[in-house]
Amino acid sequence: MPRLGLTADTIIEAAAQMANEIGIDKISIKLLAEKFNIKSPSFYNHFTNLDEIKNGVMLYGWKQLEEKALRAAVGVSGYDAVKAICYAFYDYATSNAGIFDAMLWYNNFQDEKAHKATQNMFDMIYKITASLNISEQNSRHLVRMFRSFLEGFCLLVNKKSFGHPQSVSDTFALSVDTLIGGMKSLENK
Amino acid sequence: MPRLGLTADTIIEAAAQMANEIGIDKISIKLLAEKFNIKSPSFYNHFTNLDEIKNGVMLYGWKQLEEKALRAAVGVSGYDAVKAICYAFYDYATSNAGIFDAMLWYNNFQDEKAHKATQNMFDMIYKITASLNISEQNSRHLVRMFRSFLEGFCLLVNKKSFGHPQSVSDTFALSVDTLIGGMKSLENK
DNA sequence: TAATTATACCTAATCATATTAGTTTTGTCA
DNA sequence: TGACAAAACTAATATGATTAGGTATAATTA
Repeated sequence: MPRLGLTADTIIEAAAQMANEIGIDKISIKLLAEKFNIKSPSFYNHFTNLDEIKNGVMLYGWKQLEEKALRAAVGVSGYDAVKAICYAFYDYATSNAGIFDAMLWYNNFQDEKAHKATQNMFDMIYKITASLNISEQNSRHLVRMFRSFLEGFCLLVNKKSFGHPQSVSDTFALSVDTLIGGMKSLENK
Repeated sequence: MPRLGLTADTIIEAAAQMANEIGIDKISIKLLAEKFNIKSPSFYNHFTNLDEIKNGVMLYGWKQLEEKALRAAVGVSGYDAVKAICYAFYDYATSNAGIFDAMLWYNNFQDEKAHKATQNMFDMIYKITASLNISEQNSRHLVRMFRSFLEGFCLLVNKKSFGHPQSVSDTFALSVDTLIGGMKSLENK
């Protein structure tokens, strides 16, 4: 049988796409193998096990999101930049529900690489915040606050947990403004 | 073999406890059966499948949390009540990591019962908010905002995702104050 | 109280998937 | 061209969910 040019990246991308289609908890070695027309055991030449693949999807997602956020923050500064990042986050997380699940679910502190993956993303907010005469300590608190809200909100949107037929984007706008209000109140403190 | 007095509630409680100990994704029919000294297949007399049990843990968790929050809000009103609920939420979610995972993970809109489960909890905040001269629409936005933050924050704490050695409870306090600040700014609007 | 019935348990079997072991093939490189 | 590593393959093992079918227990009823 001729060989495919299978690389780790190719596989992760396929897994990520599959996660968006059927959910991260539904992807399997079996399905991935079928996708590439090879047998399940052959997969183990590229990965240790299924968890490693899911972990890969998690890292891939944070990487992608970081890029999007970076791009969104170009040309804007201060509070506008924070806002732009929030919207980029929302956009990515809700257009990639399966990947986003992986990003939340498989991101444990135990793994240094996983930790770094999100660090990069949220350091962007940290740096912006720190440039606004907000103390280092408060900047760190604020990053955590933004992160908590963003992850929670997108998770809820993806799971369609907001029952009432009221605009989700209005809620988002109002919330982001509130969080930014909190930032502002910490200037020079 | 003599029969146990196994009821659905007993099983869910055991599953919930097990979820806290080993994680919701690790509970299995096998382990639960062992816990009750019966064989796996016997379990199917009580439940359709494993998913139904996990779903039960989710409902159980929201129910418990609702009670805790209710208790926490007794004797306080307005913003203090909201604050009390937030702290009760944090306390429950972080002392019951496995159950909380189930609460986030298995709560899809698809299921009316699941939807109701959280509705009860967050209606508490809604009612308080509505009593403060905040419009219905904004009240709904605010509930979503609080919910998003609370769920996101507790998830991150449980997953030990906050790397920096800085007080988590300080972050929580600051964040809750920020959210409440957002509420205040919506009075009479 | 004895007969009946439904329920809860059991054993045996099936199925699906992950993963390991051991073999063969393919492609690269000296 | 021959040797080696990588990447496939087939065969086998393991685990766990679930189904099928049978039996005992407890509750209900005649």
